[in-house]
Amino acid sequence: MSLTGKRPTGSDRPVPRTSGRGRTGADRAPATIGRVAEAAGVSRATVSRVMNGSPTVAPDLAARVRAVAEAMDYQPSPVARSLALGRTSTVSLIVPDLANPMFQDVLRGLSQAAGTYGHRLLVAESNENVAEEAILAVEARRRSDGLVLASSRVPEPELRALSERLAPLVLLNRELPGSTVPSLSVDYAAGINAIVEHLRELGHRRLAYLAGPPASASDRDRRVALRAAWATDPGCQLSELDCGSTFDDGHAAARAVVGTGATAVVAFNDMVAFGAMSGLHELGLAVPGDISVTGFDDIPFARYTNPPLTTASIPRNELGRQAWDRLWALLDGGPAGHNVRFQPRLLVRESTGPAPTSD
Amino acid sequence: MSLTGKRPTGSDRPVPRTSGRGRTGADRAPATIGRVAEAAGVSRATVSRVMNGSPTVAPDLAARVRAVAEAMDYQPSPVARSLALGRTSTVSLIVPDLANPMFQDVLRGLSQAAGTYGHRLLVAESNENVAEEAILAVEARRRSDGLVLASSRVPEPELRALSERLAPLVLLNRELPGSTVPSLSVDYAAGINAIVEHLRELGHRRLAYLAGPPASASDRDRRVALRAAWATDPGCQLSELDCGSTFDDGHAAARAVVGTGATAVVAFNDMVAFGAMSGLHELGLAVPGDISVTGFDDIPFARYTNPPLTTASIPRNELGRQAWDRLWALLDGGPAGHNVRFQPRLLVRESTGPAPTSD
DNA sequence: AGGGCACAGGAAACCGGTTGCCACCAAGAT
DNA sequence: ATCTTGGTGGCAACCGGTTTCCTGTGCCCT
Repeated sequence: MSLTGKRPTGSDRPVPRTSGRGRTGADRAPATIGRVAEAAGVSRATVSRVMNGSPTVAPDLAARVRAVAEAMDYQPSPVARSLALGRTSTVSLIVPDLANPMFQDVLRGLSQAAGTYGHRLLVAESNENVAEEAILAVEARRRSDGLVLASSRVPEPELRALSERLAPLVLLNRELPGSTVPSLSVDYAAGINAIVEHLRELGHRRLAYLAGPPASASDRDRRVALRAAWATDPGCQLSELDCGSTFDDGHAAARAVVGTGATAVVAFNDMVAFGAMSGLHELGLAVPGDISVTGFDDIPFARYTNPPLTTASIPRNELGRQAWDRLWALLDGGPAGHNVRFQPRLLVRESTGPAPTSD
Repeated sequence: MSLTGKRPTGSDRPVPRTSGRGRTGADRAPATIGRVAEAAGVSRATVSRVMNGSPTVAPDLAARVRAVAEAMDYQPSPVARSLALGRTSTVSLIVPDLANPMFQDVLRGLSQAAGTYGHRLLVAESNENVAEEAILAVEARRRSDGLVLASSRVPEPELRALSERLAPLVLLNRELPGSTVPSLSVDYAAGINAIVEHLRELGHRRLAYLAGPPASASDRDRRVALRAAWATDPGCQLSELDCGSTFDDGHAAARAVVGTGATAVVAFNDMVAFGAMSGLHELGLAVPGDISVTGFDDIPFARYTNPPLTTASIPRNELGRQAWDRLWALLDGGPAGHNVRFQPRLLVRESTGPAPTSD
């Protein structure tokens, strides 16, 4: 036979790259629109129309094509579609820190909302790194149709410049005054005010604030609100203690708290509050008998601690959901609606009580 | 001029769709390789080569092209690249429930590991829905280069069939015997054994198990191990109580636990253990004085409860990291290495103590 | 001076879809 | 019997990149 000898290194022509070992059943590499069209004896255009449910294809032809597609278990390539359509059906979320319960819940809310609209979610973590965050945002945005940027650490002028390239964009926990970028944030000041009022009603006059990380914008909000609210009353004393955002930070600050003589502690967040409670307990102080403690966030555990924590609750999930709503509106070409500042809800539990009667 | 009148509805030809309002500076729509090539007076091929650092371009030309690209702030379209290269630099993660701390940590570990290798992460939640999970997995996989499937609820035969289409695939907390799919899982049996041994040393003889969700494979593992370990000792009694996976489930089961007369409670996970502790406390029982309680998972809060929880710790983050390692090996064409079963580490804290001396 | 060679860079095919435009066909109208 | 009309479905351009192949150039060597 002339078959032998005519093949130096097996370099035949077409070889539709079936990726090595022929497996049982359908070929390895996913079927393409071209192969389906060929198998069904129609043009690629027709297959495309059928797959997209275009009504301009005769019903019987459509059925046949569908049958062939089914048999080859063909699914249009999302990547190719994305290129052709100029849209990816994907949105991105960028957060500073995936370990933070706040962002975990935002992620969940966003993912679920996007999912019900047939969109996928790309997630990236900036690790609190400003330079990386900007790069990441641009990159992620180009892989998707829109972007949710949570608690961005990017300085305002830069963010303003960036916002054009990132649109459709929704900001979380960060505002950009005078811009059209929709922004969802938490009214930390309002939360602090509610806490302060609660504490004041309980008779507290000497307060200690366990501050969060220096770069945190939301910590700044809290401080400002705290000073403003507490300063209205001249008989009051406020001590600000550098602390942090973790349990251990709060724990370590307990001694300093005692040193201030405060009768109530306002912690940056729930974790810090737990740490503080734990530390105070070890120092022999009773909460709330000797000293009251408040948190912020209402993380899931806040109701299960001993004593349950008085805190300001913020609807983290809802933040994610609404971010999607805004983004969806933007993707639809419409306006995104006005900015929203979520009002924290004060949850009075058992970590706060009347100020001890001064001796 | 013959220019007028020859334009019925403004239908000129090219119209490079600059998307309406001309903004200041660079044009709205991102620059394309074609426009850069044109501006630089070279072919698209050359621009492509420059952007990819090909050494076959003369240095001065490369510099010029780079300058032009910079000026137009051109970035190659990831979508187009994905199509051309047949790879997306993205991997997907599918989890049953984003609210579960376990998966949150896996997500984080995976995201960080993938990030350092220049890959992005697509996340989807199956909501514990088997049918949806399969669809989601296929869809997600086609948008990315590989897939991590966590605690899949898909029945074995179906999963086996699916695994071909999903490769490169890494399974988390789920094994597929006899398959080549790498699998990372937790040796729940070993964890249970450690707990049992600890309890036995403390003199406990009557045990109550607060079982997890019925569909959970890891719950099955625990039950089996528990029966095996406890049955070796004829003087021991084991009561299995249907419960669930949440704090409230555990809380609700407290009364039933008391009914069994058990001196120690093995809870499905930490949350259930917390709930049980809380419920037992309300019923007037002291932990561990009257009854010991153990958890499973070592969620961050386990060390902060009152009393701190004795539990079996599993390296959730590490699971994510290693999932990436396996996936990366697979993407590289190599073998993924053998399956791993992580050994939980028993953390003895203060929720367990000697069995009360029987009356 | 001419042949050979290395190399830089352009033309065009390709990735896998979508879609505007047009040709073709059958049926209804005149 | 011819023109019109409407519905079907193919052709080919396009999305924005990458890569193979090939050509043209300049240099070196004899």
